[in-house]
Amino acid sequence: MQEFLANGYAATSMDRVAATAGVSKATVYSHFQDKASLFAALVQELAEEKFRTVFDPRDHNALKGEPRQVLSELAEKVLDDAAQDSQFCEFMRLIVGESGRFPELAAPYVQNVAKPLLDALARYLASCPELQLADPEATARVFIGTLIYFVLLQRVLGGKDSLPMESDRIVTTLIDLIVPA
Amino acid sequence: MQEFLANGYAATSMDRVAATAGVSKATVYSHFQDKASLFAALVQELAEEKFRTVFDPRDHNALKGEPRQVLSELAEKVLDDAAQDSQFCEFMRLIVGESGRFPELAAPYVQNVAKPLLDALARYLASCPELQLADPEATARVFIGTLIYFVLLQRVLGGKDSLPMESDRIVTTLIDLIVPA
DNA sequence: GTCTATACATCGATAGAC
DNA sequence: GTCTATCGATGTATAGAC
Repeated sequence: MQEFLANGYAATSMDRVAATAGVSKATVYSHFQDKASLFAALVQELAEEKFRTVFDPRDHNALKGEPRQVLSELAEKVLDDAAQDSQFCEFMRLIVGESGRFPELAAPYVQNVAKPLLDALARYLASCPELQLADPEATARVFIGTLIYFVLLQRVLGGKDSLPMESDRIVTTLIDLIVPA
Repeated sequence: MQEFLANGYAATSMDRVAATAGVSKATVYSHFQDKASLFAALVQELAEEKFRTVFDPRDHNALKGEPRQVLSELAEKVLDDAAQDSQFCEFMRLIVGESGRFPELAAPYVQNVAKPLLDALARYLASCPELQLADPEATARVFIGTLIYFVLLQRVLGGKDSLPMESDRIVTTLIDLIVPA
C-alpha cells in the first residue's frame, strides 16, 4: 500500500511492491491474481480502516450535547486527522486520482466513509431543536464540505504557503453560521 | 491533453500522445524535452484557460448587487460548469491525483484559479454591509468549499446514485446560512 | 521539421526448481 | 509456498534518412 500511496497505481511496479514487501514477485502473484486485484484489495482494506476510525466505538456518544461544543470537536477531529495523518492526503490523492479508472473503489469509499459521517452529522443536526435547520442533510454537507475543501486546498494541493488561512477561522465561521447567536 | 486527462500521467504513453496528435513520436520530442515537460506545459495551458474562464470579462460586474441573487448565480455557475464540462472532473482528478508528484503544477492552479475566485468572493462579501460577516475570507471558503465538495462527491467520486442530493438544496441551504432572513 | 526504425530499460506475469 | 530466471510486450527517448 505504501508504494501505491506514494506513486499512484500506474507508476507503481510489481517489482517495487514485492521488494518493499520483502518477498519475490512470484509470491505476490500467488496471493493475488494481478496488479489490479492487489490494488483493489489494498484500497478496500484501507477504506475499511478509515471506516472504523470514523465509527470509533469510543466516540459513539460524541455527537451528543451542546451544538457549539459538538461541532467544534468534530471539526478539530477531522482537521487534526488530516494534519497529522500524512496518509490522509495521500489516500485522497489516490482515491480521487484513480476514481476515473477504478470507480468500483471510489464507490465503497463514498458508501462506507463519507455517507456514514454525513448521515450521523445530519441526524445530530436534526436532533437539535435550538438549531431550527430547514435542511439538516444539506447543512451536514456544508459542514463536512468546508472542512474537506480546506484540507484539499491547504495540504493536498499545497496552498498552505501561497494561500494561508488558519483552521480556527474556518471552524469559528462555520459554527457561527450554523448555530444561532 | 485529452490522453493525460483520460489516463493520468503515468498511464499515458508518448505513443498514444503522438498518435492522437496525428504526428510521430519524434515530432513530439522535437517540441518538448521529455514527457514531464510536455505534461507540465499542457496542464499550465489548461490552468490558464480555466483562469480566463473564472475571470471572464463579461462577468466583471457579476459580483455586484443583491446578495441572494449574486450568490445564487455564482453557485449555479460553478455547479453548471462542473456538470456540463466533463473536463472539470477529469481535470480535478488529474490535478489532485498528481499533486504529490507534480507539486509545481498544483501551486499555479491554486494561485491562478482558486485564489482569484476566493478573493473576489471575499471582497464581495465584505462589501455587503447587510451581511454583517465577521470573517468574509473564511465565509468565502465555506461557500466555495461546499460547492466543490458537492461536485467531488457526486460527480468525481460517483456518489450521484449512492448518495443522492439535489444541488438546489445545497445552494438554498448555503445562502440561507450566509444571508440573514 | 517530420518521418521510420530502433536502442535500451522496465513492465506485468509465468515456468519450473526447491 | 517461495524462490530464481525469464518471456513477450510496452515504455521513453533517440539516431539518421528525407
